[in-house]
Amino acid sequence: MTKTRQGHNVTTGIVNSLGVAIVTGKYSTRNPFPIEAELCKQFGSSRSIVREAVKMLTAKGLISSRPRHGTSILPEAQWNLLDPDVLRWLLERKFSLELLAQFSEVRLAIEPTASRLAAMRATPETVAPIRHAIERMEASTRGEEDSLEADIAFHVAILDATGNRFYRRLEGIVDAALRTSIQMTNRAKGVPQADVDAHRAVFEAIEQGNASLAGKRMQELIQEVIDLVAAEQAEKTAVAAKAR
Amino acid sequence: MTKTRQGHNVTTGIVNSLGVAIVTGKYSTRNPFPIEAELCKQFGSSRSIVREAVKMLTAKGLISSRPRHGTSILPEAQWNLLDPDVLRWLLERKFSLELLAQFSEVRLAIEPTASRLAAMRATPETVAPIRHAIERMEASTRGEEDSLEADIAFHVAILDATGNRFYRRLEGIVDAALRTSIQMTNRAKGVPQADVDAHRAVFEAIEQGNASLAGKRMQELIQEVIDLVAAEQAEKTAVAAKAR
DNA sequence: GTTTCGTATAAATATGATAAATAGCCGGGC
DNA sequence: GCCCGGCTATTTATCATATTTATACGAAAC
Repeated sequence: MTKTRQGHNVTTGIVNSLGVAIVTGKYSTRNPFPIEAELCKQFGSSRSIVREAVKMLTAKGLISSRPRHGTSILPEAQWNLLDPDVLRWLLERKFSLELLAQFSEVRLAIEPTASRLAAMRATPETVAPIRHAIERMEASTRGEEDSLEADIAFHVAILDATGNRFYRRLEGIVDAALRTSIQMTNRAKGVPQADVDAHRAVFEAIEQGNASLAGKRMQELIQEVIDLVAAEQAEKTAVAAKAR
Repeated sequence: MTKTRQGHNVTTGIVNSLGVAIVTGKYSTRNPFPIEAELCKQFGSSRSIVREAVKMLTAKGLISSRPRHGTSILPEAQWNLLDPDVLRWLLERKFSLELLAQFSEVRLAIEPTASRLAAMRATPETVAPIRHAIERMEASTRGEEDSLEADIAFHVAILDATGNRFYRRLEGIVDAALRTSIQMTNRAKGVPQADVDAHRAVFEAIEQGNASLAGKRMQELIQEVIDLVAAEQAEKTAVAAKAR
């Protein structure tokens, strides 16, 4: 389920294909972005379609085109990294511990503050989805639920509970971060009970309206992920050093 | 000056025009988004151009089009609020205290954590731009600099100093937030010395590598903005109540 | 050496057809 | 009366081609 990737049309296919190629660094000064006519041949599509695809990538800050000079890749600083598509392209095809670390640092900013805000504004309606997510996590320890989905639901519910549209907009980031981090933490078989307890502790602080406690507990939760990633990175460099 | 809006082509003009119309709520079920042919007439452009503009807005999550049903505005939850263009359209044309408050709450998450990270990783190279921004703020108290630009430079320099590309990507948000918040805080004539001191205190904590202090001081700085906005909102509702 | 200007190139725009998808109507069957 | 299946009109999606505009580069003029 959730295979709701909208738009099975040719244009989006080209956009995805080019988007992935760009974020994975396929193009450079040595291998510049093809001109319109070239792309038409490459994808077997008309110029209109190719142009529309190029415009969509332009809208996401990945490329820029001018007459006579062709289309060129913009410096990464200009990319809309928070665009769900761009994010997905990066993570699906260019996973790295460094990327995950940077991701987690964003979560370290967003989520504790979100928990504080959620606690300050807690109402039965905003708290209910969080409780439900906790229950799903409990169920996952008994193998009755998907642990990753339950975990995501928990973090998303908190962002929702802030009542702030910008926080809601960051749900995609958190979703992506959790989905990729599971590749490392080998807890596919289920969340450890200690982890569920830590999540429950955040929930309880929010429910009781204890903002600073909620923030602190969430921060600890995410710091743990960061430490885990850092440890993994250290191990990798150690292995690399030994290989020399 | 600052007429540096890149791209003087017809397409971007249409994108801007439609983008503003969408985020300001010009379209609804009563007044649906026009069909292709209608837009061509309206802008006096060819279908190619209109289609490309529509595709760019699609890429930003504002609209979606299907055959036979036309193009429709997506629910606000789908908008790429963190896209610089969308953000600009919102702020230029739909400013509200509520929007500014939500903005500032994002800053409350991002900037203190950014200050912590900046302190942890402080090097002469990353610290120098922050110091320079402080000096510009000092100069602005003597009327030798633009206070707003100096203020923005300070906050942007800290985001840069995190070394995290996602934080850098949020510079546009902070920039926009500061530019709009100046509409309220009537300090056009220059930053008060106390404000400069508060900023310098953040800088010093970063320079000394004192992460938690840097975070705490930045948080106070932003909380002040939030309180100011809240006070303004309260005053507005009070006036509205009195008018009844 | 510098400026001016022409030219070639690639995007930007225009036009007009055809294909595909689908919402809603319409008619037939029960 | 109501349900179902196909028909049709509408609108986007795609294609093909032509024309215009912007501009990098080099040649010619000074």
